[in-house]
Amino acid sequence: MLRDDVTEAIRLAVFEELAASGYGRLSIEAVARRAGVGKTAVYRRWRSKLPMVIEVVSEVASMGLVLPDTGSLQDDLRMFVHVVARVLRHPLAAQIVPDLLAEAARNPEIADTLATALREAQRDSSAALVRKAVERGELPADTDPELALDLIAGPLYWRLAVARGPVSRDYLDRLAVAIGAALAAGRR
Amino acid sequence: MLRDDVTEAIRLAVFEELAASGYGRLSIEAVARRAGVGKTAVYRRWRSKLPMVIEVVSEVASMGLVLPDTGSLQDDLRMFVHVVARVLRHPLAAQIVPDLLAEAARNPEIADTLATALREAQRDSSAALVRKAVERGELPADTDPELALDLIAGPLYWRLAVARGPVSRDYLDRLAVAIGAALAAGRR
DNA sequence: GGACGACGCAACGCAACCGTTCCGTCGTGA
DNA sequence: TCACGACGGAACGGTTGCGTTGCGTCGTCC
Repeated sequence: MLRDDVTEAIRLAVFEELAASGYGRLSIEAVARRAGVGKTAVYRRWRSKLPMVIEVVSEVASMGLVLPDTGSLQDDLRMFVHVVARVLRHPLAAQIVPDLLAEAARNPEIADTLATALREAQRDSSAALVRKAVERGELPADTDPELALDLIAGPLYWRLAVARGPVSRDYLDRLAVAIGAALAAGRR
Repeated sequence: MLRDDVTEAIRLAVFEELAASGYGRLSIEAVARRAGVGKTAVYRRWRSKLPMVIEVVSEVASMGLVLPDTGSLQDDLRMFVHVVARVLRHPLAAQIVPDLLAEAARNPEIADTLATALREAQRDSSAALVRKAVERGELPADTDPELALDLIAGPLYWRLAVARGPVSRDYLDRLAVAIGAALAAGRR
């Protein structure tokens, strides 16, 4: 019964409002205002701000990243950093992701949402990447997948979301090479 | 004229309130309440929330990290990760740093404060670390200090502030080894 | 011992947002 | 054609925080 175009307008407004104000300052009034709908329309869909944000965010975040199997560790890593860089370069994502991660530190429900939607997907991706490399003989069998994820995701996240420095194609390629070397050295 | 004990109580309250509510939700009323002082005492010191937070945070953040020169790249890296890990494991820091970094994305004044107080200090540290290693012949001369900082700070920040996983002494040592290998591979 | 000033406290008017309710409109399906 | 229900809009009382003001207390310096 609820009109899809209204729902979609609200969804978009939630993202824009999250980026502009952050979760802490986000208000349902502002979301409705930005979406051009009445508060009633929002409350008809969600009981409050938390479930609204959780539903809207998890729907997008759980889409996951598509990471092809290129057949070599080095190319897998190149693919990985390029894909992640493309996502995190999106202005909305670059603004919202760090905000929600910070909020997750004090809100268990948001923490759960991000853990399942973002981290598990990424952990699985990197674990698969490592496993395949081990099977190919490109990495030692005792490579630590936990450490590997930190080495793969950390520098890129730092660069894009924390330091917010420029990221050239050349930089990403060199980063992938460096990560490959780090993985080979980071035995369990 | 302003009483030092009152000022100190407010400072502490700002940190606790930042950790508990985040910058977005932080209110001067709550700070005064937590510090056990009147709102008047706060407004007598700062015109509003932003200058208050900026002054209090920058005073602490600008203390900088002391990074000894051990004489070898590997030990320098071990020192670095252990020192940073100790700082970021502090509950207040672990809560406040990601929050302020997220807020910095939409507030230029906070961004400036963090850039000078945190990143410049850290960038200088890692740049010095790389420079010394190059002089010792442990790293190639064309090592990229920008990439180096990302490789050093990224994994640790990801682990401690994003994934919030456990960090054992053994893990830190292996991380330092992996970073060393990555640095050697990440030519400009 | 008296003046000064920071202190806590309470109250002010104002604004924003909460979650709810009522209303008149409009599109859709029976 | 008519009933139903989601819609936008307006208003509700209540809460929270803003930044300011006035007051009486208390410690300090002259």
